[in-house]
Amino acid sequence: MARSSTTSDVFNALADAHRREVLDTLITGEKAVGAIVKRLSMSQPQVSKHLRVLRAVGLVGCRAEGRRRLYRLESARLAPLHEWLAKYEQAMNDRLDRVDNYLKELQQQGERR
Amino acid sequence: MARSSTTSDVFNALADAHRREVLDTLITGEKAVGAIVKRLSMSQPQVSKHLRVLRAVGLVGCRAEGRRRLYRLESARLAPLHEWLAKYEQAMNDRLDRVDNYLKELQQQGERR
DNA sequence: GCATTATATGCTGATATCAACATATATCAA
DNA sequence: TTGATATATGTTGATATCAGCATATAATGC
Repeated sequence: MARSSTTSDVFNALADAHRREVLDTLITGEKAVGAIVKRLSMSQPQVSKHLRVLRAVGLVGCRAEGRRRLYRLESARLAPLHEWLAKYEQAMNDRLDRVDNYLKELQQQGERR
Repeated sequence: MARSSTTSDVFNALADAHRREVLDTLITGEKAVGAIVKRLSMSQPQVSKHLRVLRAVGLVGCRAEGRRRLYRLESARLAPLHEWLAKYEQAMNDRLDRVDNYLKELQQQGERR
């Protein structure tokens, strides 16, 4: 096994900093490849390839308009990340709750004296 | 450039599914290497190495207890992920707000007729 | 000290990944 | 049609990454 291939796993696709930069440029809305290239200091083929990976995992969508291709963010595909993080938050909160209860118990014992 | 090295970047460290599994086992609390090995179907050296990577990026901490090493989750280091995601949520909400305003405008125009 | 248990590290070979460059495809305009 | 613009794809070489195995280190118990 290993890294489940950059093209099938959202986590993997996001592992590359350049790819995250590309994604960042799409936050403000749909953009053509050229616009992204201009904004970032990457070559056009480089951007195209990163977009390809992002599209393969569904993080971006694409529509053709004349000779340009407009890419857009598919934020729904960030759900796996969300869920994953939520799991950890949940665990953290549970842990904090337990600490909290423990502290309350200590306090009650103190009051009983 | 490229992947900023699995040992320096949280995103990169989380790119590996096995590493995420290891991390998952720590959600319920501190565990020794052997306990993790037992729970997952990985070799001991494999787990040790993944833990090393996780420790390098600060996602886990470690303390020695006799001949065992107890690893614990350092959930604070998930902040980069959080912040990154938050940025996208923010953007999505703003976008939705705009759609909302637009719809309201349309509605008002309709009422004015 | 010696054996045992728990964990870490070193090495190897297979595979993946990336940037860079060249080149192909497609659309538009004259 | 020809040329220009916009984007995608192919190839290469350097590097990273992983699993697997062997081995080293360290703590414990006899």
